[in-house]
Amino acid sequence: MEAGGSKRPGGRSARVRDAVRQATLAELAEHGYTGLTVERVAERSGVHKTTVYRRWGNVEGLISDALELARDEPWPIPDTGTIEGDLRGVVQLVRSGFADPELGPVSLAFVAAAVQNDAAARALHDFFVARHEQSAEVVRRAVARGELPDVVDVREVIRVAVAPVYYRLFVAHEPVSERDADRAADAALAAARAGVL
Amino acid sequence: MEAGGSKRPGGRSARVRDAVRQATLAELAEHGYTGLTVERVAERSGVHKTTVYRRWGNVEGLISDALELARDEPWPIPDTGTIEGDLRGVVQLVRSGFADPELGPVSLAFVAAAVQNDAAARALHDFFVARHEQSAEVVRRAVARGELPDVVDVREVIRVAVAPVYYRLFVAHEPVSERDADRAADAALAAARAGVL
DNA sequence: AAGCAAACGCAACTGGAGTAGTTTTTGGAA
DNA sequence: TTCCAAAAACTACTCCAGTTGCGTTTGCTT
Repeated sequence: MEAGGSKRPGGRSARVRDAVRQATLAELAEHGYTGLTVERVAERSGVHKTTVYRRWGNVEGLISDALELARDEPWPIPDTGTIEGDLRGVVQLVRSGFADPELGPVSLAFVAAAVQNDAAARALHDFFVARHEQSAEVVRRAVARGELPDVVDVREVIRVAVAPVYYRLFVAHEPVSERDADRAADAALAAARAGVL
Repeated sequence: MEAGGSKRPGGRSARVRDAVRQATLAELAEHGYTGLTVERVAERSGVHKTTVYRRWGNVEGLISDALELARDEPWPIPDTGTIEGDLRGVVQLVRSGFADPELGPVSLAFVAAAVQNDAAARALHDFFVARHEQSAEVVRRAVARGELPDVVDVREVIRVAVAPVYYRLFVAHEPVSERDADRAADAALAAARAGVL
């Protein structure tokens, strides 16, 4: 949602950009990362393929651009009143996001692209920095309530809480149950209470 | 694709298979996953490219096969006498493996291939099952020594301990310091002691 | 030691991703 | 309105990953 710092923010370029972004997300949802081609995105968006190649370079460029879009969108941080409930809520949000039949393939594509391409990796990094920052709010509130020591590294608690879910999904390729997600949240909380994080 | 030497295990096929496996690993170490092509592996191994295509199908098939090789190789589980030292040792082993300039690209390639290809994902899954099983030995010893409650899920402790390292490396794309690795191990240990894992 | 099917080698081909050069359109400013 | 530079469209091309059909070699079987 940026106001645009470049030269011609409101004209044809902006329309092309929006059309390509939307087509990229739609193609990702339908065909996943391996099925994403520049030509199909071009055709779907009504933009010529040479134009897409010149502005985005390749498939990873398309994904990096879509990631910037996703980064700025806020997501619903839970507020249950206790750190147990909030932290579990955050981790369940991650889990359910990847289980979603529409969002799942798109999110998977982001991870896949970032593992191969430096630009996509940087874009995904920025995305997670933003996510950690937002999610850490639940930890800050817990500290304010006196549930956790104030020396706790609020972002690290989030990382340790969500890490097992991502690890299972994208590294070990194991299924992730709701119970697994809860347990990961509880583990991070126990470590935080013990003063390790 | 498949490993079982059902029909002609010791003949030409076996020689071809070994040559291709070795060439795959060498190519991965030099050029990484994005630089891995079937044609270069064929040329390097002295095997014709159509043969490689027929037996391995594509790049992901080559990687899956190499993964089966890596799965069966044991790795040095630490034995420091305390669960703190052992668990930290396991996590540091993971960290240093990916930091290694030769092993790093190969390991990264495994993860990258598994995110895109189901066969590679299954192969990597099996690899991690084997790794978890081996690594869990340090937790079992701790239980035997009375350092941890005997209801602990020994594999889950390993997962939670290493997960933050993998998460940083392959998902959030953040650097991982030795201190980060130690802290991840300590967090898992604190959770295990608290009875969460 | 012959037979035979599986596996490999070979060359020619296909198709689509990505590129280059050029022309046309567009949006903003004078 | 006129002008202009940036951006997009168009055409035609290159290049290489992956395929196909067929001939050749290999090694297990009896």
